[in-house]
Amino acid sequence: MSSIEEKCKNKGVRLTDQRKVIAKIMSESKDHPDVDELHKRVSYVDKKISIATVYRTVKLFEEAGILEKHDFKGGKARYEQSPDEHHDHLIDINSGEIIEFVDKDIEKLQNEVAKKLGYKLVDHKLELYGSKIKK
Amino acid sequence: MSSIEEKCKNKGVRLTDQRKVIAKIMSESKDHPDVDELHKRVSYVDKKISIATVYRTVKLFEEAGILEKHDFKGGKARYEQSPDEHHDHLIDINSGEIIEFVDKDIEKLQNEVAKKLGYKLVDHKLELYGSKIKK
DNA sequence: ATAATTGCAAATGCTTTGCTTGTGA
DNA sequence: TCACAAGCAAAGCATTTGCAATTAT
Repeated sequence: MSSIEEKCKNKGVRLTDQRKVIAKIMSESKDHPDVDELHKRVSYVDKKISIATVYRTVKLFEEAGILEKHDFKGGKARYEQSPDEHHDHLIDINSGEIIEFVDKDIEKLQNEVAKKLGYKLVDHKLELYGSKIKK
Repeated sequence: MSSIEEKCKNKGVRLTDQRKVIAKIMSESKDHPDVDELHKRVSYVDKKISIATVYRTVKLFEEAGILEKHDFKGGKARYEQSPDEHHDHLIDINSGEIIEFVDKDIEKLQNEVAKKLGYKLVDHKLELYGSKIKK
């Protein structure tokens, strides 16, 4: 059973065949596919799964905290399995490759900034866009 | 003449009546209107200006570096005049209010992170989402 | 059994575009 | 003058939704 399928069980999310396939694919994905790409991968297992179902499932999983949605540049939402510990992203503007990173110092400063402005930090989005340094 | 109109002159962007109106409204705006809202404001001055023109102009100005486009949560692009010095945004998740802030330390750390990963930082997006602390 | 889920196609919301007419430099 | 811009309506794209048929618990 995939790790996402497991999470569904724990959270009482009803499991259909389609959802199991989507759960499995997303559990195995190490990148950040958009819905089209995900549908393509899912279709390889069961070509009768419609893209509407993929959209609905991905939203369902997101609301259950199982998937994380990202709106990087490009106009299409991209998904990844919710990580155990939060990370941010650096996007290679040339290749589109996405690198994950963690920086506790930045996190801390973000909290301080919010606090200073009289706010409790609820969420944040940090995306770095860069080009590879050639050596 | 509005400050944006001035920038257009300097950059050789042709000025039409419509563009002058849009330039003026954006120069005076202290918030981050979306295209609909901007069109509404523009229509108050000249109700014959179409929303297609607003879309085209806003894109033109952005490509000329005169306006900055933001994709905050909500699905609609929002615009502000390109600031002299870069700032980031904190969005009040309850009211939608947007607060601008500058934090040099965070900027510096971002550069360091990128560098450490072998990248030259070209652009970045930092958005904080928070709720007001009641006292 | 039955409330929830699927597939399909139609609808949505934001944004872009083709085409004809109008206009700034 | 004449390449470029505006207005309009139609098209485009990602995403959502209504509905009838199907399915998980």
